[in-house]
Amino acid sequence: MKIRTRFAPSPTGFMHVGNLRTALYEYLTAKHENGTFVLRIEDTDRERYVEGATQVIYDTMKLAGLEHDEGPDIGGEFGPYVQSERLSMYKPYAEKLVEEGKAYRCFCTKERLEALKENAPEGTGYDRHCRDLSAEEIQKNLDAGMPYVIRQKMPLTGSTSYHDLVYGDITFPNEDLDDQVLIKTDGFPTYNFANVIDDHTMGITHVVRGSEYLLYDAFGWEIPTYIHLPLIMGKSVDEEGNEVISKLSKRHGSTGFMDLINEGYLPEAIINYIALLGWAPKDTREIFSLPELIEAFDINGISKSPAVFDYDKLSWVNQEHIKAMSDEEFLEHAKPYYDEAGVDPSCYALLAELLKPRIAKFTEITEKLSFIKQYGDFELELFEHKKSKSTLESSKQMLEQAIPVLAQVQWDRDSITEAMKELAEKLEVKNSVVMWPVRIAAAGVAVTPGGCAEVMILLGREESLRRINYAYSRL
RNA sequence: GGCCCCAUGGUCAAGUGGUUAAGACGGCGCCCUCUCACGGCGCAAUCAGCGGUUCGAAUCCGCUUGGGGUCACCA
Repeated sequence: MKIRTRFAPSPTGFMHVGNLRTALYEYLTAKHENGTFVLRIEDTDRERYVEGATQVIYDTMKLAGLEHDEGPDIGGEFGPYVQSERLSMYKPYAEKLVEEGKAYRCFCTKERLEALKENAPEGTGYDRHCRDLSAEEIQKNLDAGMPYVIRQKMPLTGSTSYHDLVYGDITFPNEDLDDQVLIKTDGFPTYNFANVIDDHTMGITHVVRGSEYLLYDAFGWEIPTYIHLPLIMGKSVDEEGNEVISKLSKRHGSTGFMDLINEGYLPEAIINYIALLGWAPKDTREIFSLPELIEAFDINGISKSPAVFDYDKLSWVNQEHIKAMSDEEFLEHAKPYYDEAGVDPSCYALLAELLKPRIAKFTEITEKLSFIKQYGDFELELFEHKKSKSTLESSKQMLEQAIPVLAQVQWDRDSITEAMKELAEKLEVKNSVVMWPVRIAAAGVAVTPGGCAEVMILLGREESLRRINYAYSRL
């Protein structure tokens, strides 16, 4: 049987990484077996409807590379793929359950339910007040036009169990199950009910979802294979200064896919990292492209325990993806920052080499290249460096000697480096004694991407000499 | 609180009765080196506890403890 999975987000305008990971695993589960990946929009909560939020979902899926085979925007034979457009389907199923005595109309008001909640001990559900209303009472209420919901009539005894590919057999006593609402007062189905109907009518074979949904639906159809995922946790600090670990949410910082993108993380790195949160390959590989994930993915590799989201490791994954880029790809991402820093296109190749191993995010380029535009009366102590045997005195001498050399040397990286080494040899000092002060004088900062030759290439001969002469004058 | 689930270093984790208990991130140190990175090498750090079962338990069972989730006309 061909595998069909579905990602069913609700359009809230925000894609949490937890949801994205669910989508990823749905996608991988299907694609690993050449199955079909369906996108379905769950917009049954009209109170939380957000304009344009559906577009955010499309954009995110596209950026992340998770292309669906069926969905609202591209159609498919199981449409429509938006729940609000399937509205007429749900009620008949609920009515059928009512007829069969498996569900009932509940006329309880919100007020009554709230009062119930307040007075009952915590953790007590609906009191099943309307579960056994007489036919007369029901008819009377209907005639009076009272609003109602349809609730599922859960069995009061026995237990329900089902098999989960990650957690194994899950069993819970029926008496603990609430008579949950299937159809709301407004006629819309609840998430759980619509899900079961949709998954069934769309032929979904495998349902992947977070383990917070572990309890639930027992409808009577052959149920799909469940794959419940351990939650993604976040680390935070509470009012008393204690470290707290809880379900990852907005208070843990950037947890939305777009937030992370804006912070400089690459889509493929985010995908790579979250794939590893709760799943491990058979070997020790850590860096994957999406096609490589499809190849390597195996449900058996999903773990049961919650995983803490670690921004440090995400950064490392991001860096690895950057290092693996071709110079062309690198330039595409780096270009805006180059323009901002004011670098010449002739330096692009050099910069790719210099920057690739030095940045974890492209946003860091600005800081790395800030010395190109900014130069001032830096602290002269920068010339002192014990390990390089550089002092204020030696620096002055070295700069004096280097200036004429730099004025006439062929202006390329190797020639400059060679010339500086020759100078050091001539003066019988370590390379670093001349190279350190030249680099400091040209850059005006202690830390630069690359050595003195690279710094000067980026600045150009004219600017380099101008700076070095100026620094020399200050010594 | 009821119910459900989970438990290997600070974090992600491999491990499915016999291993010196992998690997990665992070930390620390050394090497390389004109700075910072990259790279290389190395160090510290884990089977929550207690009972069983077994010739032998991180691996199986029970209890305890800890953590998390869930108890909506939200998804």
